[in-house]
Amino acid sequence: MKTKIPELRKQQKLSQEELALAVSVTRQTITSIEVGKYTASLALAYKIAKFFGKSIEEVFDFSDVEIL
Amino acid sequence: MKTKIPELRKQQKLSQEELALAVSVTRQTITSIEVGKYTASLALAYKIAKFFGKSIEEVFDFSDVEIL
DNA sequence: AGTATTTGCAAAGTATACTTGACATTTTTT
DNA sequence: AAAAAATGTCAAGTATACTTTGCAAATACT
Repeated sequence: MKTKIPELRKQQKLSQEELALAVSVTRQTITSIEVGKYTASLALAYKIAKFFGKSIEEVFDFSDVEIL
Repeated sequence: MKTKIPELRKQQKLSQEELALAVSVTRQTITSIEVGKYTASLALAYKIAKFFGKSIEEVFDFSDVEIL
């Protein structure tokens, strides 16, 4: 799943490590989510979105999720 | 994590099984999420929210998720 | 009351999210 | 150019999401 995390991070001049610390995960978790290795859990998605003052849907791209 | 899934389902007179079918998971997955046994994945949360025409944040309650 | 539908739960298995530690490459800073 | 910081990746382990099957209890239907 694509995300706007890299852009949002760069806008605020934050490293992956700083974001990881802020949302209480490891740097590798942030890296993996950014490069699409896997998808964040709902709770982590929420924490990241709120950290940037956004909604989950503003930060994560669901266009690849099957429409019903 | 609490959710509004039971209410939303009942408003539309939908069984757990019908919702499960609509979002392509098993009935047990819906049950488990409704009773708080575990939290939906981000993709499933999105599918469920969209099925009800809502945002993820309108359907799932994040008040138990640590504020930063 | 009796039947059918719906819901809760349990156990065992698979898939995916996340951790820890460590290393190589790229980008930034001096 | 050299050092420092940031990023990508790999492997092995733990935790959690989800499946499958199956059964018991509750709710709704006739």
